[in-house]
Amino acid sequence: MPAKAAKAAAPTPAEALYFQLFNEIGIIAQLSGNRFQKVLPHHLTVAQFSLLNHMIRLGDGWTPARLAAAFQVTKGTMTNTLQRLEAKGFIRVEPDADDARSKRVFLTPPGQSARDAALKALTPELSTLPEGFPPALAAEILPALERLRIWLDANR
Amino acid sequence: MPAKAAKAAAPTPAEALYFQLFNEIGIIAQLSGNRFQKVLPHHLTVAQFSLLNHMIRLGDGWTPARLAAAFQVTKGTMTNTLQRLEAKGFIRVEPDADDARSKRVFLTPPGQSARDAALKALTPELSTLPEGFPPALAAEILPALERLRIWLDANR
DNA sequence: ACTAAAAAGTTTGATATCAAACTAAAGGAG
DNA sequence: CTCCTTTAGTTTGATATCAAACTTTTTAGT
Repeated sequence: MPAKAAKAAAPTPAEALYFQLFNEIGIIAQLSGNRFQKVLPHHLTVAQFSLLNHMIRLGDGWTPARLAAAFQVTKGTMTNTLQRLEAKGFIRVEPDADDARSKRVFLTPPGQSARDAALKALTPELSTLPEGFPPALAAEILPALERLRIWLDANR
Repeated sequence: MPAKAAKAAAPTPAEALYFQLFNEIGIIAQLSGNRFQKVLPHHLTVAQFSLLNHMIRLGDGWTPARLAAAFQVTKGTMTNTLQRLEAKGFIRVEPDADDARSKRVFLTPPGQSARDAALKALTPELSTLPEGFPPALAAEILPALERLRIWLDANR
């Protein structure tokens, strides 16, 4: 009986590496998400803040479907997020004149203020980060993460 | 009136970098988590699989509190995860002889088989990854991610 | 022009997670 | 000893998310 035959399933080194990678990423996402959540004003969730931020950076007038694709969530999740933001008065959702199936999402002035306030609330959370994790290191690994995200997005 | 004064709040370059970093990490966690979820057998969640895997790699007999700390989830979440795994027969939870408040968590033989099966189900999911994202790149950024995770964990 | 297929958005039901309150046991200060 | 504080685990209520089913509208193929 070969010595290795009795051993339980063990991943190859490359697989183990990937598992470790996704594990670290999962934990970081959890920790940072919780952390941001706690300081956000107006009962904003991270997803809601990201959406407001997205509209500031890339402009508004997007359809919910396109937003769902951009954030990698289901359409149902995006419906929920948009309804919450609209209830808070931070966005405006209008029917699309050209396509009766579609809608268009716009940022309101209160939404802009809320985004600014959220940003201000978030930055203290990052103030001590450079000590343990310098910006240069962030810049160094960011391209690789983008590459991974893009691959995961494309090969779904 | 200075040209910049009217502009809405803009993060510093370093802050923007960090935001981008956490954003990428969040999306990758979401994509990879969903993906793994879909192929896991026995209705295992990623959290449940991670727990089984943890016990294989680092040994069992841990307390729920220590497991919750290791996975960065609340005690309530760990209670739920353990109850699901116990209901499936994959773990055994015993009272701690030395401390009546505590419990100890052990892996059962069916739990080991389930972990092996889950691992086998997961690896095909990684088979095409090296094309777009070589293992060497994973190895390159892993130390930085560990460092970030450790910092977030410590400065909570 | 008609019909089938695809796309946009909503709804429904399930579940994982969190925060906070709660119970019970252990430890420590005096 | 006694009381106060800390720790372990559970429970409760809220919410974000997913998958899948459904409605309406558009697009495409014949």
